[in-house]
Amino acid sequence: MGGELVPREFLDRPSPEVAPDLLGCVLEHESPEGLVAVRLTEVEAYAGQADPASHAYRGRTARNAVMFGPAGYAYVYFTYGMHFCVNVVCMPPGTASALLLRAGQVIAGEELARARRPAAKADRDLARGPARLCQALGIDRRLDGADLCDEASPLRLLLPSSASPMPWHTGPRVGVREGADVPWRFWLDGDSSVSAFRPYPRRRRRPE
DNA sequence: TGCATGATGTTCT
DNA sequence: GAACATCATGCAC
Repeated sequence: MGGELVPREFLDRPSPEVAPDLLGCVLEHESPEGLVAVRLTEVEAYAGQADPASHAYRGRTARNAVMFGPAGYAYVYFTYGMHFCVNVVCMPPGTASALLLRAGQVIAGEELARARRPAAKADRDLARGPARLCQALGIDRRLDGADLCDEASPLRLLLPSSASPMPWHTGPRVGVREGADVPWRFWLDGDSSVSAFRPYPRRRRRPE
């Protein structure tokens, strides 16, 4: 791809500010199986301790520790008993601002991505949704804390190859109850890999 | 085409 | 013990 690594300073800002600049950037994971790269088309901002929807809202725990560290690292968490999601940590140490990577287009390693996601019918479904994106890239808990701004890291974030700004939209975040009022979901205009909007998860099976 | 449900396990109350 | 930054499937329209 030839894109340059995202500089750490680029991410050293509040996540809602970084979000539009992250659209079009490329996340690539180099594993023993091969390399898969995804062009980001949808992200969501979380504002840490001030944000009731953030995992960091109730303070630092073993799980969310990476978010309280320096910008440019990956916060990977496990959810719903079977899925992983990745975030890019923003802001200096002590402030737990982060961006959830919700969707993208696979632009390299398509064969490997497809093998990892047998359920995907169309190409646009390979990384359409935060857990699907992780599956296509082969991201799991071991990459929690990986440095996205280091050439030697298996998980890297690259700037877009074209510098031209792309039109984007904002709207409410997906799957959150609290803090649903802030339009902190960002996506590229008209991209088919953008995930479907859901107001919030349905109530779990009601107790018998 | 759209909604309701189950799968599954970690984390925090 | 309940909630959870989800996904795939099945069935109703």
